[in-house]
This record gives sequence, structure tokens and C-alpha cells, in this order.
Amino acid sequence: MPDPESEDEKARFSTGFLKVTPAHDPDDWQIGQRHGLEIVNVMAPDGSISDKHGWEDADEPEAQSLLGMDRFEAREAIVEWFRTENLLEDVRQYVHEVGHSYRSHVPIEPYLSDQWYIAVKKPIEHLGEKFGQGLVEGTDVPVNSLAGLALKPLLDGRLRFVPDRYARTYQAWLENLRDWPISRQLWWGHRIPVWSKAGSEAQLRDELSEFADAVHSVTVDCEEGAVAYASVGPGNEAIEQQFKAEDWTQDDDVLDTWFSSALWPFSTLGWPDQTPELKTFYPGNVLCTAREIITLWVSRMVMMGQYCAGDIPFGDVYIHAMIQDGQGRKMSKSLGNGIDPLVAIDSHGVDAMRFTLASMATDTQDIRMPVAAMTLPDGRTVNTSPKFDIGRNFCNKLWNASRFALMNLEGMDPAGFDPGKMDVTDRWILSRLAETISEVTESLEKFKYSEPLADLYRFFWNDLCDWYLEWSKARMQNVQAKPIVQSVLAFALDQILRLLHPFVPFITEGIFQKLNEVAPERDLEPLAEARSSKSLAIAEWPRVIDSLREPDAEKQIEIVQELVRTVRDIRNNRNIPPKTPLVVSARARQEIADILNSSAELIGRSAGVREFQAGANIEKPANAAVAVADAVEVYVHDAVDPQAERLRFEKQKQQIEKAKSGIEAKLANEDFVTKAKPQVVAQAKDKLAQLTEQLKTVDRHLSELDNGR
RNA sequence: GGGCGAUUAGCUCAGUUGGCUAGAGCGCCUGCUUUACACGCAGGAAGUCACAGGUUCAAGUCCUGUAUCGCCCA
Repeated sequence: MPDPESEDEKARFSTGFLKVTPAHDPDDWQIGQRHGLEIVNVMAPDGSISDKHGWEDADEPEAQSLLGMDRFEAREAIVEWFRTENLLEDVRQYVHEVGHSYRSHVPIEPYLSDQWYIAVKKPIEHLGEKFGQGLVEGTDVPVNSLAGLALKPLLDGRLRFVPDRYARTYQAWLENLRDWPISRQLWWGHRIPVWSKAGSEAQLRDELSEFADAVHSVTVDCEEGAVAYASVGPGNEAIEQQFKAEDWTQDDDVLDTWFSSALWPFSTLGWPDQTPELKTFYPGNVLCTAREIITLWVSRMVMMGQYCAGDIPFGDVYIHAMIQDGQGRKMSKSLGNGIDPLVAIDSHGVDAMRFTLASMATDTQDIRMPVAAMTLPDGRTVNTSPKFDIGRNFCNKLWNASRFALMNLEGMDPAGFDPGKMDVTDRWILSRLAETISEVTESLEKFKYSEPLADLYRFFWNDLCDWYLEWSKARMQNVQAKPIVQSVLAFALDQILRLLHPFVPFITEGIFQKLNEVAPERDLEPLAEARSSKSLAIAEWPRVIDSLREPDAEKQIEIVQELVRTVRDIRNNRNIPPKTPLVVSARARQEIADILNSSAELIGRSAGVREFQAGANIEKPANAAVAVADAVEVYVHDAVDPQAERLRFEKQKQQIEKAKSGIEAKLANEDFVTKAKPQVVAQAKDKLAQLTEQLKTVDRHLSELDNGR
């Protein structure tokens, strides 16, 4: 060979000689192809050195002495031979890569053998009419080849990936596809449906002519004569029996597992028979799988679906993330860092596990799940994850809140509902519910799971439980208000159960059944419908009820919540016991003051306030603790602590000044004012006005503290 | 070697088409036997958004490069 180094990287290690064995190394095979080298197979299938499998001139005594040796033994023997012949210059170690069997861990020996292949880029003529002909644009892939059948639907937009970046993996692979070797030397699987027999060509043709309609066959010449290969169409077992009797042999190999798996979408439905199941369920809609089998399985299902069943098996392919352990390692049996889902069910519950996994299902490609040992009540110590606590806690909360609701819904009469009698909290929670229904529905349609679950969590826990249920406690004691709260609560619970059902199926179903007993009618006539159902699993998904959106009610409750939090903060900060009732006044723009005054009862209940008054000109009483919130100045009477007050105000002043100078710098920049969207500029101006006002107030209180007032 | 992802609070993660005083859960600190829930309630502290450039009035977000970790395919 003129220049070994240009041929093979391994030549860099050599002394000028390069061993090339096309039959036993993929790189050598390539070199052999380029230079027309002879292909000499020196091994038997068991890896021993043999002259029975293509090594025809092993006549030399040196060669003879190697026959029958194991491959590892033979390698040592060759070195030894070089040594005794004084041909060995040096033995050096270097690192290289050798594939090992994942089962037996033995080095894999490249070995030439006969295999069946599927021609994936060969046009399939009879499909030309249905699928078209010619090449997929910009490729060498015929539209009516197997590769084309899988590629075209993607390019047409009929096959979509979520997240869509995975479409590129699929496309690039198909565009560069090589013929598909489908023979596998395994003892299980679909046996390759090819029969063969050697003999004279005329005789073989004669034997085959009998089955012309049911058998596809080819006859090829070889040195000994001819060999015929035949595959038998389905439903012709009798022919196979006859083949057996006439000394035909079926191929010993089985099909590649992905070939068989590719048939799954339709073979499970009875194909090739046109069963009712096949007609009803094929094609399907969504395939949910992992990214490492996009090429192996997804593409093959599309190919086979088109070829065998005439259509793609699904339109959407959702690729989920892979769960790794807390250190970002793939979970594996050998590392012992895996979590058995059945164990997670024992440790936290099936709904808790599902909730947690869904909450982690963003469209990133890996997610981490810290693994920790835990001892179960039955004494087993198992691998599970503290992450499942999130789901367990949520399920617990869901159950308890529902229990509270069910207790309070006893004896409810849906006819007692009157929309005109709803108070602001009713209108607020329904508005929040309406928004949640829209958000969740929209997210799920986009195959988002973490996002809608976060929305549901926020609505259920932070809005419904933390505020609405608390406010409802007093109203449940009031004869006038009770039927209204009951109806709103029953409706809200009904809807949240439906929304949560995909994430927490078992607990929601259990609660739904109980709800059906206590409050079978949960419509909010005439505002909204909650169509009854015997089971949540088949219940209608909540309808979008944007008519219930009430920005004013939301705004009002936000203002109330801000004030309540401010009072609670002061209480905490001054160590005032939770049970001590407070007298509170607040100074705010008249518009806000009106809202606060109309919500005095809510404030009283949530913040432990016995007397409340708001106004635009309210003065700070002596001995009052003060806090400056965004829209309100809050005075908690008889709670003064000048030192604490000063610390808080000084810190707040710093924060405000920092924010204020940021916005001032922005507004001072002429480019910002002229180039930014007017809406953004207006927003900044508003913010600046608010911060300026707030700062003035804080300064005023600081100077009052200085003056000892 | 090629492709892809990640890097944001102590930990696990959100952060849409650039417009934030950057959020959540867990953990942490303070207080609570409040008649659904301590797997809970109320409040609080905590971040130089990996690094270096660039684009822009404006960058966690867009572009280029670097580093580290990881997955897939050769």
C-alpha cells in the first residue's frame, strides 16, 4: 500500500508495517474495499482460529499450529512467533476502544456473516400511486421508499414532535439512512420468514412454480449450483409444511426487535385483518416516549404504519425527559441509584408520585430526582425520593380541604343560590377559577405538564384554601350567606377536581364520589354549568367560563390581602400574640380607602383586627406602629417600638431608593423615552411616582422618629 | 468525532414574543395545640442569573466564544 498512514490512524503507532484484516475489523474492511484486498476469515463462529470458514491456504506449519486456538491464545502465540523469529522490535501498550457484549462482557469480534437487510431507500413501486414518486426535496430519499414514508409526514407537518427540537434528530437520521440489517442471532423473537434450498436451478424453479401466488422467491447462482430463497405469504401454513417435507430450511435468525416493535401500533389491533379495533383506533393520536428511541422505534413505527396500514400511526410524538439521580447520573441497576415506581407508591402513594413527576415535567431533556433511603412501616429499607413529599403534601391538603368542604356542604340546596347575593370573595374566587381553567386547558393542549400543575397548585392552595375557605368559615355560620358560599364552594371544588384529575386520579375520584352524595347538583345557575357524572374519569372537562372574570373583584381582594399581610407582619415583628385583637387604621387614596372600608370584615377576620378604619386624611395615632405598603400606609395602634420601626424603615428606604434610582436613570435616558414602547415608558413613570410617594412617606416617619414623636 | 441539553436562593427547579425591586417547593430562622390539614398556619431571611465579549434605549431572556456537568448517536 503506497501510504499506510493516509489509510489508517492506527498506522501512526506502527513501525511502517500495517496489518490489514478486512474480515475482522470495520476500518480494515473499508481499506480492503478501496484496494480490492482479499477477505480472509480466519475464525470459526466460536472465536477459535479455523481454516474451515474462508481461510483456504493455511498450509504453512506456522499457520497450522494456530488452528484450534482460542482468539486470545492465538494473539499471544503470534507475538511469541515474532519473538522467536527475531522479528519483534517492541511491545507497547496503548489505549483503544473495543466493544464489549453488554451481557457477557466479552470483547466483540467483528465477523463476517450472511444477514438479511431491508432496502430502505429503494422505491416501492406499488406505493408510488398512493404516496407519490421522485425524491424528497434536497435528499436522495425516494418518497415511496421506507425512509421516505417516514420522512415525508414530518416535512408535511402531519407528524409533529414535542419539544420540536427532536424533529431534527428524526429528520437527520432518515436523510442519512443506510440499509437496515434485520437478522439477529438470538433465540427469541419473530423468526425470519425466509426459506431456502440448494439444488439445480431448474428443479428449484419447478418446485416453486406450484405456489406462484402465495410465495415470493428469488433464485441465485452460487459455486455449487443454485440457491432459492422464498418467503411465504400469510395464511399458507400448508405450504410451509410442504417446504419442511421437501427439505427446505427456514432461516435460523430472528428479526431485529425494532422490526417487530414497529408493528405494534396496528398488529395489536388485529392487523392484517380489518378488525373493528383497527378501524376505530388506527391511526392513534399521541405517542409518548423517550428520546433515545426516536430513531430506533418511532421512525420504524411510522415506516411500517405507512407501509402496512397505509397511514402514520400517530400525529404527535411527545418526548419526555429522562429522570436522573440527584447527581445527574442515569439511574441504573448496577449503580443501585434507581427508584422502583412500585416502591415510590409504597413510600408516598401513587397520586403523590404522579403529581411530583408531572410537576417536574418541563421540556428540558433531563430532570434530577434525588435518591434517598427510607424505612417503610413494614420494615423494608428502600430507595425513594424526598421529592415525592411535594406530591404527598399536596394530596394531604387536597383531602383535608375537601373534607372541610364536604362537612360544610351537608344539606345544601342548590335552589338557594342567587348570583345577586354573592359577595366579593365569591366573585373573586370564581374569577380566579375561570382564569385557572383557561390557563390549564391551554397548557395541556400544548403538552405542558409542569405549568398547568403550578397554576392549579396556586389556585387551590394559595387562593382557595388560604383565603376563600378561611373567609367562608364565618359565612357558613350565617343563614343568609350560607347557601351562597355552599353553592360557590361546591362548584369550585367540582371544577378543581376535574382539573386535577389527570394529575391525581385516585384521590380526586374518591372525593368526587363523596361530593356526588353530599351535593349532587353543583351548577351555578345561571352563571355556569357543572354537568353531573357518575364518575370523574368520564366527567366533562371544565368549560372555559371567562364570563366570570372580574378584574375589579380581583383588584379589591389583592388590596385587602396586601393590607392583611402588612398587619400580620407588624404583629409578628412586634411579638404581639396572635390572639390579641388589634385596632388598625389606614391612610390611602380615597378610592383605595373605600375598598378597604367595604372589606373591613374580611380584614378583621384575617388579621385579627377588632376595629378598622381607612381614609385619605387619617392621621397617625400616637403609639402606633407604622408600615408603608405599596398603596397603603398602615397604623397598628398601641404597638409602638421606635427601635424596630427605625430599623425597618431604614431598610425599606434603601430598597426604595435602589429601585427608584434605577427607574430614574432609565427615564433620564432620552433613547429610552423615545425608543421604548410608550406603554413601557408610561409604566416606568407610574412606578416612579409611586416610589417617590412611598419614599416621602418613609422619610416622614423616619423624621418623626427622630423628633421622638 | 457529531448532535442535543443544563449551568438562576443551601437543594430541586420555573422564568412565554427582550420591559423585574428575578419567582415556587423543599430546607433555614421567628411565632402558633386558630373547631379541614403540624404532610399544617402566619411571618421572615436568602440570588454578581457559570464566565468573557457583543447586539439593544433595555439582556436571566438574543448572538459569538470559553468552562464545567450530562444525555443520545457514531
